[in-house]
Amino acid sequence: MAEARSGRSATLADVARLAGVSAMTVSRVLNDRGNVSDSTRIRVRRAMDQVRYRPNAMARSLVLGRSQTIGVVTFDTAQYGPGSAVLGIERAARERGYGVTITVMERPDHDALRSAVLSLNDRMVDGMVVIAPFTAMAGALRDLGRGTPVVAAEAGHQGEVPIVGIDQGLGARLATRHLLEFGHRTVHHIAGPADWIESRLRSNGWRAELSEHGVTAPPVLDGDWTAKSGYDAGLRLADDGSVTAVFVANDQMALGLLHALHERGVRVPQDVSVVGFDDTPESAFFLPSLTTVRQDFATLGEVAVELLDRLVTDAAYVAEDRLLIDPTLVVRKSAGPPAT
Amino acid sequence: MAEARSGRSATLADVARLAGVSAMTVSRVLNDRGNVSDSTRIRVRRAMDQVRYRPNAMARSLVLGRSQTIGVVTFDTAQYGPGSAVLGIERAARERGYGVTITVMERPDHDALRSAVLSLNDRMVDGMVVIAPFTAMAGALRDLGRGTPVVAAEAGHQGEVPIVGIDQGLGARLATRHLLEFGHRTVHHIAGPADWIESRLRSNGWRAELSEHGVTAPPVLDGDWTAKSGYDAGLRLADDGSVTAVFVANDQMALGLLHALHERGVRVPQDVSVVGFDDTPESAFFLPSLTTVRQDFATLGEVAVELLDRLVTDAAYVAEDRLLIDPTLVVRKSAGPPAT
DNA sequence: TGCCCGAATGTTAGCGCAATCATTTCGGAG
DNA sequence: CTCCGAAATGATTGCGCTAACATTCGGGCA
Repeated sequence: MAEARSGRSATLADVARLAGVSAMTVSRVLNDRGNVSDSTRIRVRRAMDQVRYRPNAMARSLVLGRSQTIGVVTFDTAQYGPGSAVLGIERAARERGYGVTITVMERPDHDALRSAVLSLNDRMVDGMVVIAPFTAMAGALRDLGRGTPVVAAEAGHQGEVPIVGIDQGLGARLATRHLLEFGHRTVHHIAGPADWIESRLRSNGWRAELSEHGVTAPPVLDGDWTAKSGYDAGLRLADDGSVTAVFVANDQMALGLLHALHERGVRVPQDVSVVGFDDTPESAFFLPSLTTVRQDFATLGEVAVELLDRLVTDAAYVAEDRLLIDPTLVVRKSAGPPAT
Repeated sequence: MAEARSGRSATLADVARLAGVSAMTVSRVLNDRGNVSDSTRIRVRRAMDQVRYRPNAMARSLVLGRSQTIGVVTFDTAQYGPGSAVLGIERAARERGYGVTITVMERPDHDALRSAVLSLNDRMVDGMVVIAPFTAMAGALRDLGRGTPVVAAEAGHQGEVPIVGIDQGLGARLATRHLLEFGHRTVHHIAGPADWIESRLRSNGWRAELSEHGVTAPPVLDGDWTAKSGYDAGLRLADDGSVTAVFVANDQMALGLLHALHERGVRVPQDVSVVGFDDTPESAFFLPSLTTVRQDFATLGEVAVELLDRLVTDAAYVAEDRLLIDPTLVVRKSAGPPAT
């Protein structure tokens, strides 16, 4: 009464034999296609249970030309942003019945992206979400899409593939405006690495907001997303008595900044106000708790997968160039009015 | 001169036709099997390039019964631990020529694990790494392996499947010992959620170390890994004047604790010493920078995949029950001698 | 010269499934 | 009853690839 063939798991043919029907009928039951009488449906279902039948996704993919799998290309899942995005994407994909195959790029360059995309293509993914926030990869996506729908998440370059992202520029303006509204004469800025698109967008937003308020931007301090680089920048900032407000391009660097200011005896927010970007789970517990810009990665993942699903399902569908999600300012205790 | 069939990408048969050989010969060239003359090999290679041939991994999987893909079941990639582990696993898998399909469990229970494992099995993964650090899932793995090799990462229950992990007990003892050696009379403990295996192991390690030093463990404070819960526990601890040293089960809770102590005017490490667990990238920049226990997730991923690969390749291989990686204590500034 | 053998290449079949078209069955209208 | 049409079911084929076996070919040796 066990499986027909020992060892390997039962196939559709085994079920058919056991139920006394053709393979085709079993297939119909499996896929809930109509035109199967209740009695046979029940008989087939019973046979399936009996041999613990589980359909072989690869065989199905081969015949359908669709794998019900999407590929995700990312860079570093240990980082909060990409990690959260992967989470959101996986969840949304699973809800839509897709599996998720992930590829992590070793280095952030054209070649790594290329080989990641090719390897996903070989696996016949139905579509891809690329989390590729590097300026260096401009153009890489255009060449590679070739048939398989691709959506860029978090960043990307205009016109290559549809982009789903969080409005970095808006977030930066929100942060800068918040500081300006407290009455700060100007806002300093610790930027992310220059080769990240998001860095650029945040810096640009900061600069634009300042300029709208008629103030020219002070020199930018360069960071690399790490707390260490925020700390280093903070040391320099602490020595500059004129600094009263800083917009930091992510929360980790903000943490480093906080650390440096504390060491130098600069009080936050009394002496210097700080606003970060990301709203990591820890940010509320920095000292002082950090005012920052929240990015909703879960929604990002959902939107990306929804769009991808549409592109996969409907070949004629033409996506918007760019779908932006609004970030929100989370006001906590690291920013306030200037001292005087 | 383009692909033989418009639209779909070239198949092995297309290449064969173009090169004027049989499909089998192309297959032999593809897989570097011997017995192909240099001249035909070159001709076939040229034909492949010409039509931009890429082998279809699914078709190959179907016939070979192997997908060169491993499945990863995890819980929350946005968390530092699981996220890093996934990273390490993916990297190690890629180096060994495996693709990685990931499934995130929505809830930490038996059913979620079950459906994750089944869905990966349907996709014909060659093996799985399960990051399933919950006590509630005891036994779940035993039933599910059924043919496909499974390795549990980070935690798991004895005797079900081979376990690869970081020695949580040792880490906890290292942390506790460090505090004891400063001369603290006892060490308090903020634990993780009770249904995480790692919580238990860390608590047990802490208790064991205390008992070896002849001190009975004070009551445990319960946390849930979040900074918030560390903060709440910290508030209670701050009111208890007798507390001089705290071992916190992860760095995020330690951050919350630091925050609470600071609010209450308790100085760290002068009044209270704190040691965490994880060594997240931010921990060095907490105020004060955090003494903590470092877990090497990259190595964890490598070891897990190496073991899995061996199990996949060699059906006769019998793995050790348990492979533990030693964590290390990272001494920074949050722990020191008691005030007297 | 003829035979044998190994290297090179080809043929057939089938992995597990579903699209397509063919066939059977059955209830009801005439 | 007969016949019709729709519903139910089945047979065939092929997705792209490789294992297993079959065949061809060329050269060395008696």
